[in-house]
Amino acid sequence: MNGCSFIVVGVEVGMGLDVKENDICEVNYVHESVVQEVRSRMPATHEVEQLAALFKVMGDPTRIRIIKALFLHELCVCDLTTVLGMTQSAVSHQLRVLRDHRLVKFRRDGKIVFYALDDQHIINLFREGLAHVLHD
Amino acid sequence: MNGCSFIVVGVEVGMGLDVKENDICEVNYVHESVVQEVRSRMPATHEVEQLAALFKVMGDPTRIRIIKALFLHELCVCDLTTVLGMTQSAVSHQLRVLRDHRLVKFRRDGKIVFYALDDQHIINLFREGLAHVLHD
DNA sequence: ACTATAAATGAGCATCCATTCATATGTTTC
DNA sequence: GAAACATATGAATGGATGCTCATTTATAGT
Repeated sequence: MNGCSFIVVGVEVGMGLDVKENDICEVNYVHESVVQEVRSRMPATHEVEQLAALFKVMGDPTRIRIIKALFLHELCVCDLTTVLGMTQSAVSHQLRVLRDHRLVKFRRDGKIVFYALDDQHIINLFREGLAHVLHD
Repeated sequence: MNGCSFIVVGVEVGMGLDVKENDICEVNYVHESVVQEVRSRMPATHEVEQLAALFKVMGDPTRIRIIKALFLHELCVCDLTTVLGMTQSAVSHQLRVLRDHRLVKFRRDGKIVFYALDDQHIINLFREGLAHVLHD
């Protein structure tokens, strides 16, 4: 299947004898020092999970639109429903996801619940995301 | 079901008569001027789609780890397989997703294919994402 | 207390997605 | 050109996910 053989990078020649615990793909020869370096600097599992979870939340058109709308103005669920042209249930479900990940906050005023963005970082994420998408 | 009634915001009193095309949730009274303002500033559909697609790509732990690894060093598929402890097939499939969205680029050197990040924005996204996840 | 309304929630369903398994493609060496 | 190897890819599958429908909760007004 694989096993990249004897690739020389700098002073390194593969002599894979210590890749026992990880030879899932039957790798025998890898760029050892680079791999070890990278491996040692990889983030902790739960940090990766949290980061992926955040991006996953933002990885849906409906939620993107909600975020954008709330970036423009604080809105109640009813307003959001109108702006998005979706059912109130669908909007509420997505608001819950956004709330659970602390992307939005809300305040209650009588029967009405107003939502707003909870984090400046989200706006920066938006900006950077657009920068990638638009030109580049 | 719903229909937020006569909420006064600034000078506005709901008199919903022009909400015909969008009364999916039977909304009769909304914060009209705010809603119209927000609506007029909502991004185009395809921009929303693209943005969501980008975040969706980054919304997976495996791809996050690949991006992080490539941020640390250019790596061949075999190295990535070792670093991640996954099958070569799984890694290749995810690399394809990342390639398709122009998050990574690659160069061929003989049998080996080296991958690297293709976009500075991705690193910024990472930073901002972490900022949200960590403290806040 | 009773009714009406704004929002939240649970179940069900159709779709999407990450991995696995098997196989194909492209490159080097002999 | 045949064998070996690095990578890519197609099909299949189990699990996640977004919406709908029905219902519930919370609040206000009478």
